[in-house]
Amino acid sequence: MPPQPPSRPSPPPGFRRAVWERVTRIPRGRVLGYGMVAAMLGSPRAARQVGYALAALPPDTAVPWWRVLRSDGSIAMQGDPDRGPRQAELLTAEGVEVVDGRVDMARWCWDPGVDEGGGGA
DNA sequence: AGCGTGACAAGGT
DNA sequence: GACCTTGCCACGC
Repeated sequence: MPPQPPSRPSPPPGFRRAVWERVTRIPRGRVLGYGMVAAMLGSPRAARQVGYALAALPPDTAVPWWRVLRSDGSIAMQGDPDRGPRQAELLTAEGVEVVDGRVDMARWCWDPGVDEGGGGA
């Protein structure tokens, strides 16, 4: 199969909606990168749109937006400054180890099929 | 129809 | 390792 043609394979009716659906599949105590979510949706370069989609989430949303971080594991501090620290607390509440506003991606990054994890330490 | 925006990513300094 | 610059793609006006 071809590696990754620049053409859109099948653009969803609403990219934001697709992001919410995908983020909701992230198991508790696990995290993903904006670029990873975008790649799952078929647009590996639309990482910004993933963040933009989460920014459009309602205050009473059921989408675990806090489980999405930057590719390097750092928490996005853009937008509302109050949401940044809040995300760190939500992650910690789920058992994710957050150090100085950062998460060990190689350790907490969710891999579908290997949702067990536990291998930490 | 086009332009600007923005919870990002990767490369270079 | 950090900080800055460029490129990206979808959405709103």
